[in-house]
Amino acid sequence: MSDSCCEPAGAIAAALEKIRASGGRVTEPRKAMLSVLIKEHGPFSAEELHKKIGVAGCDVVTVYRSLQAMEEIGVLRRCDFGDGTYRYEFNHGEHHHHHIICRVCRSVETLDMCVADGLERLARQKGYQNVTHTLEIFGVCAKCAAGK
Amino acid sequence: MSDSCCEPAGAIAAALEKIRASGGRVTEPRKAMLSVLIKEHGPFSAEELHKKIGVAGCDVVTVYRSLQAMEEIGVLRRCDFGDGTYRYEFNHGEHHHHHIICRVCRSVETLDMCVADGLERLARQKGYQNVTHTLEIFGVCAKCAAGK
DNA sequence: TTTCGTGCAAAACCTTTGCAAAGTG
DNA sequence: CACTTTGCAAAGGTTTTGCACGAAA
Repeated sequence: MSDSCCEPAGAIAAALEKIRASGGRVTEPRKAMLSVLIKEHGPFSAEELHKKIGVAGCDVVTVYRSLQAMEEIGVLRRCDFGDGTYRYEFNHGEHHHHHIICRVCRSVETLDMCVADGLERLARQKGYQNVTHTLEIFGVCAKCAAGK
Repeated sequence: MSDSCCEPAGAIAAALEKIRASGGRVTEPRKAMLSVLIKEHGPFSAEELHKKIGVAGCDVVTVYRSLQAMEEIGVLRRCDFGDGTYRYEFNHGEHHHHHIICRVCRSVETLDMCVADGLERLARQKGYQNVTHTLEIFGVCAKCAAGK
């Protein structure tokens, strides 16, 4: 309850503050995007997000640009599910996780653990700075495997 | 020395056999592509590969189609470095590894270890079948960090 | 000879860019 | 008021598709 960054209202406020702190502007499209990203927390593509905030909300181009801007300052994280479309999710900081993507129905499940810390450390030992990583698991979910 | 799948000639032969076994045809473009992918073993994009086998070798479209076909039967692995272009590398089976990509100069270093086996196991426990994963590390290499 | 691969051209797709107008701090 | 963001239109880049011809098993 006290961890304001983990409840929608607090998370949104913190994100908006981060935007302001970096010299960015808080606009209606951005607030709407953050609201959806935080409350529905599935990674969404620009196209999906655009539909969710209402096509009249703003132009798709604005969604693309805002997603990119918010990723650069660390408010969002970009995921790559290997289907040619980038998806974004809210970055809950330390609370790092990964996804299991069903190759058939494209459903996404969240895995609340991360094992790549060792690799990141290794990369830093090799002289790399500002190290990050992407890790996604792919498979065919039980439902799709059964329905087959 | 005896592990034929780890020397170029043996690896190519094994790959061609895999193609035949799956009902595919062994063609000049495919042989040329495999040769480059095995001998230079950096992940290459379709475009890069096309240049490497000689523009006169075959059409780029053929490269795209062959890469996809060889990935589907497990001869190649597709990597996603998050820059909007897919890259492919020869799949040395058990010999699983990952990459550290420099975000500045785009250089790629290979990491001969994998920590995601635990996650794959977890995914299987959750009922997923045919589980695979992608894991890439990103950072700024020592050279680029220094030259800054 | 039957099935698969190739070439060429064109399309599809996602994402980025230019520029003037509008909004934010 | 200075600077960022937006909208619209258009471009950019990668990957896919259709179809007739050519090649492999």
